[in-house]
Order: sequence, then structure tokens, then C-alpha cells
Amino acid sequence: MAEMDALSESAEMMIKNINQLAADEKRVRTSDLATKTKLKPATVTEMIQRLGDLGLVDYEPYHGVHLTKQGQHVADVIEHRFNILERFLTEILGVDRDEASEVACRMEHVLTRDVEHKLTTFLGVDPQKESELFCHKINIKSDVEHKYLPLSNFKKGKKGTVKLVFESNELADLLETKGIIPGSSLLLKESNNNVYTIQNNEGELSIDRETASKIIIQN
Amino acid sequence: MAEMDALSESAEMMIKNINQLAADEKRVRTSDLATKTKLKPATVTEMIQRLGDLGLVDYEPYHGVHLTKQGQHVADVIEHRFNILERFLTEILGVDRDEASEVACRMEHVLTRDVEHKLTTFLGVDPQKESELFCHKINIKSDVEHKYLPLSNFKKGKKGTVKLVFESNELADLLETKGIIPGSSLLLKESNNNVYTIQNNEGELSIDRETASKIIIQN
DNA sequence: TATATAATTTAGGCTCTCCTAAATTTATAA
DNA sequence: TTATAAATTTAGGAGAGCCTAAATTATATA
Repeated sequence: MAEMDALSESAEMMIKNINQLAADEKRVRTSDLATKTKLKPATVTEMIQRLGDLGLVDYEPYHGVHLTKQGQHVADVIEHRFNILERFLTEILGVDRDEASEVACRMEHVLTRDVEHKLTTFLGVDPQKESELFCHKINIKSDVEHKYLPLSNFKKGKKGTVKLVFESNELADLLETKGIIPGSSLLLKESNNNVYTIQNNEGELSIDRETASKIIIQN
Repeated sequence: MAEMDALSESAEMMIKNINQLAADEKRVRTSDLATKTKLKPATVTEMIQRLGDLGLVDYEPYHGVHLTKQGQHVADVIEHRFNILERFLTEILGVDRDEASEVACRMEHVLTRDVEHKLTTFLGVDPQKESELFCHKINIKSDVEHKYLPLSNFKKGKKGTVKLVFESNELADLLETKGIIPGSSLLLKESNNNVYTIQNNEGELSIDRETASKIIIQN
């Protein structure tokens, strides 16, 4: 399979928007794309003609476009990249949703497959929900061994060493009073849904998922 | 201060490369930039003329360029962004150095100040060394917005989200039966002396001070 | 069905970023 | 010092991605 030139950010954005507007087999209209992308209709026409030439879109003049199988694949990849980036930015870094969306929307175009894959594993995307389905769809293997993981992705019964605690100093200070400091070890006793119960040499405590995602463990 | 248009990726890359070639006050020559950027000399000339117009570079025809104070600032920001991105990709995600460099080099141009800041804190192995110094250099405020407090120090009438429940599983279990689990929100209705009355979506309950001190709330 | 209105495309223009080829300036060496 | 080589800039061109205005096609209504 010939390695295609990378698509431009604009082209990828257009595909993404076509995908988002696509509903029940109907073609997506130029004017709707223009509204969504905040481009002029003439610009949209130009773009989708180019995408048509690339075989990413099935374009019928005056009647709109829809994604080809190939274009759909591109859209899926981009959407997945956006989702994991947005999750990383909000859940791990604590960036505001709006800003996270904007930044993820720029970054999604520069991720490589490998980085996307590693970030996905890092976030531990509900394996049975999003990831596995998606992995099948775009053929990613899910077999990376990570040295570092947020506690929220740790498996029950596993022991590890705390490497970093981030976000605010306050959270770090707080955890420190309970012996959760970089370098110390802990055991994840229990994790159901959104509650994580951990044990270290000072006792036990329960924390929520968000907090757990901010404690990075080395195993 | 007028908000400048964001620089293009190409412009930022040129500034980055000028900075990297800059040595002991000497001007950076067009040909060296052409070699480093893999662009043709004519293209470099064009670019540095534009950067000159923007006041980011001091350009003397036939004798090369050097960064102005403003340009140096841009270079510092980009370099820092590159470094933290590369570190995140290699140290946390385990991406190969070469690939990490390439991806970081693309991503550095789309980070916002806030994301940069939060990622720095995330990696911020020594807050007072790298980060703080750098914060001074490029004038980032180190403001923290999250507050964690034990419920025992919470103000009457305030609402917050349960973050952690310390001590034994038994206490956590007990509180759980009353809907007080990490991630849930509650309101402190009343607190006199040693009795704390809280309300959540499952009703009201009163707890003693000691117990309250083991429930950490984020507001 | 005919015509007015709305949607879409075409035509042509602009900037940015890249290029090659030609002209110009600077540096080097006999 | 002057001719030649090297470096640099100017000139002019191409494609991507944006625009406006004009032309074209589709649709909706009387």
C-alpha cells in the first residue's frame, strides 16, 4: 500500500466535519459545512473537490458529499485522536473543557499512530467500550507494557511505586500526610467504578477516579 | 498590549532554528539556516525578511540575522514547550526519542500557555528548579485554582465534591451507604462545635468532627 | 408551469510558503 | 588589486487555502 502524503490540517478538519454532519445516509450539503467550519461556501466547494480527487469523499456537484470508505477511516482516526487528547488534557492535566477541545483539535493532526496508541493505553480507555471496538476498526494492537500509569488505570491487586503526584500543591501535600509521596509504594486493593481504595504502610484510603488519575505509578 | 496574530508554524520554526544556531553574539547566516531547515536559501531570505518586519529578528541584508528581545522570548517559549513535550512523550508514554522529537516539534506550535503550564507541573519533578526559574523568565504566574479541604474545615452553607475518604475501608463503606463517595457532591448545612450536618442527594446526616476531618472536599 | 429565491459553483484575486534561475554583493586568492 | 568563487538576494512561478462577486443550478411558490 502506497504511503500517502499526509493530509493537511484543513483537509482533515473538513473530513471530520463531514463525518459529524453525516446523518442517515444523506449527503452533507455545502452550506452546512460552510456554517460549521466558518468558511465561505466557495471555499468548501474547493476543498471537497480536492478531497474528491483524493478519493476520500464522494462528491456530486450541487448535491453534497459523503465520505468514502477511505474517508471514513480518516474520520475515525481523527475522532479517536481528538477524544484521547481531550481526555488527557481534561482528566489528567485538568485543563478546562473549552480550552482542551481547542488544543486537542489542533493536536489531533500531528499525532502519529504510535503516540496515539501509547496515549490510548496510558489513559486505559474503558477497554471494552471505546478502545477495543476502535482497535478492531482501525487495527491497532493493544499490547504495550507501560512503565508509568495513572493509578486510575492500575489493576486491582497490583503494587507499584508512586512516581509523581500532580495538579496542585495542595493535593500533593494532602496525599503526603497519608504517606503517598513520590518514591513510596502502595497497593490498589479495590477499584469499582469510580472509587479507588489503596493501601500503603500508613493505612488505607479511598479516592475518586479523578484524583487517582493524577497519581502516577511505576510498576 | 495589542494581541498579535499567532505566528505560523514555519515562522516559529525559523525563530527556533535561528536561536539554535546563534553563538556568541554573531549573526546567523542564511546558508546555515537553509542547511538546518532544509529549505532553499531564497526561501530563508524571504522568511527572515518577514520576521524582520514583525520585529522578531534584526536582519541586515547579506550579513544575517539575530533575534530581537521579542524574538528571543518566542524562542524561549517554543524551546520550553518542545522540551516538556519531548519529556512527556519519552518518559511517560515511552515513545522512541526520534519519534518523540518529531511529534514534539509539531505539537510545540499548538500548545497554549495554560496547557504548557499544566504539563510542566505534571512533569515538574523539581518545581523550584526548572519550572519556577522558567516561570520567571517567561512570566508565567503559578496560580493554583483547586482547593482541597477536610470537611471539618468547610464553611457552613458551602457545597463541594468529595475527593477522598481517609482511614479504613469500614469508614468508607459506611459513608458509601449514605451516598458519600469520592466524586459525589454535598452541602454542609450546619456545623456547631463537633457536629457536622451535611446534605446530599440521598438526604441528611450528621457526623462527628473526627469523621469530618477524614473526608476531603474539593470546592 | 413559470418565475423568484436560495444554494452552489466558477472566476478571479490575495497571502503564505515553497521553488528555480538570474542578478547582485561579499569574500578569496593569485 | 582585481578576477573569480561563494553567498545572498531578487524575480518570477506554483499550489494551498482563503476570500468576494458573478454565474449557474436547484427549489419552492404562486
